[in-house]
Amino acid sequence: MRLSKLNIRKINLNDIDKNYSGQDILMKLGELYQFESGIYGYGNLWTKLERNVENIIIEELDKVGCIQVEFPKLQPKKIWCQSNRWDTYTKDGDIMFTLNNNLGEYGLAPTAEECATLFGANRLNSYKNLPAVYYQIGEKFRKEIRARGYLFRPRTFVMMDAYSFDKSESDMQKTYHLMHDAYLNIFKRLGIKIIPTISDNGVIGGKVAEEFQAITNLGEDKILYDESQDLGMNKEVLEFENKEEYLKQLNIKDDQVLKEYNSVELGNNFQLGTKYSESMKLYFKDENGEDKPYFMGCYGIGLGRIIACLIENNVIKENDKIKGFALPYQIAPYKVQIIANEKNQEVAEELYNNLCENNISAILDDRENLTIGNRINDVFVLGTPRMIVIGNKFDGNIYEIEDIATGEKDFIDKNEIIKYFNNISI
RNA sequence: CGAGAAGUAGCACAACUUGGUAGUGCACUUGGUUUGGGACCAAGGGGUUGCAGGUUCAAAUCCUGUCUUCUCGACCA
Repeated sequence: MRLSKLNIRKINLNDIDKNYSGQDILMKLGELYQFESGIYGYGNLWTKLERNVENIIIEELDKVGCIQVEFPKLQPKKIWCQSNRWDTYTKDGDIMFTLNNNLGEYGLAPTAEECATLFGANRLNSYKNLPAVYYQIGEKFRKEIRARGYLFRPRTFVMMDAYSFDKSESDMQKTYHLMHDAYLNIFKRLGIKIIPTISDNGVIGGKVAEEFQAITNLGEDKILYDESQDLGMNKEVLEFENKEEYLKQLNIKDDQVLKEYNSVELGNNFQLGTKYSESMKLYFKDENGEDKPYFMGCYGIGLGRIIACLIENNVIKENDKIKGFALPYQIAPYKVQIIANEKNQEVAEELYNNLCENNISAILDDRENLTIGNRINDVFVLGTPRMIVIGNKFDGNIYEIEDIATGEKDFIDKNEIIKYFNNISI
């Protein structure tokens, strides 16, 4: 990408929000735009980053046999009545945005159990079709009482939601564990330290649920974590009536050994059992030709939160002053930013074309009338993990490549540059 | 919804206490000089001070109402 085309605003780093610095930088750049509380528009950087996160999720879910689909965001009231959740989500919980017009009543999807169950049951007629997992990635809508923390708790956000269908409880548990493992792979590839924790299962129903928590100061949740066992649980568990049962399940004898952390929930999985198949009266034929309700599970990952987390957890400060952020290389939308002085414009152009031809996504700073210092500092603000400065020190052959997160520099010969980027280990 | 804070140029803020021509920095436009870690000179543009009402000769400033945003809480597939 040519930076002149991005039309980012110049920002003053003294004005940046101390808590949510990364996201505030994007706001000030114009790369995030708030339409009203909790409702945002995303610029090129966010969108591209989202695509990269999405691709990792898709790859890992496809690997374990999940099937990608898409359900409507505009959902008819009648299907929510079918599962008896309309009142729960509109009156009791007041979670769903609703619309009422001359065509009927609708809700804007906060989640899609009804759609998924109907969609699945329509084609999973026999026990021979099971198990099956359908997933989608798309915008969700929730009437948050109070939106906060930019994309940590907005009213519209992008989420992956998956729904599994099994013929028995034990099969459902197998699928649940399969998804658990897929999640761990996903977060590993995203470069996020994740802690699976036992959680409350709220209004969704079902007996077993787990959250995938990432430790961050900005998080709203509190988790208790035992590093030696790599085990965690949501602190709210301690207030449960059946607290003993939970602790036993975790093999925790003395809860004092657990350390408390602030964290943010990035994923949440549930064993639903037959809650939806029974309430919606959707069945499959078993070996004996009898109607049986599906044993289901549902699985969510918040992409918006992942991105917010990736940005905020990688903020760079210098002497307590915010400088920008550097995204992990493997998910950064642009891997390297090229900066040149006037004398070396052509060299920069040539390098940019070379990188593009070799599928290494790069930003060429082709803006006019800026000092090298200005350009260098904008690398930090855009989160680009590497930069190449072609300035006075350039000798015609050796590129200076700086790792933005660490400040370390590599000096690489012109002809080795593609190999260099292809070899960056993830 | 409860408690608190704030709304003044694109952004961050000042002026409000004590009513009297609405200002500063950054950003923006034009010209010039600069170019290795947020440069400089010169000129210029941009405001019904969130909105509505009231008091007053006169309101950003005082009073009332209202809307919005943020923080804490409640809530949270």
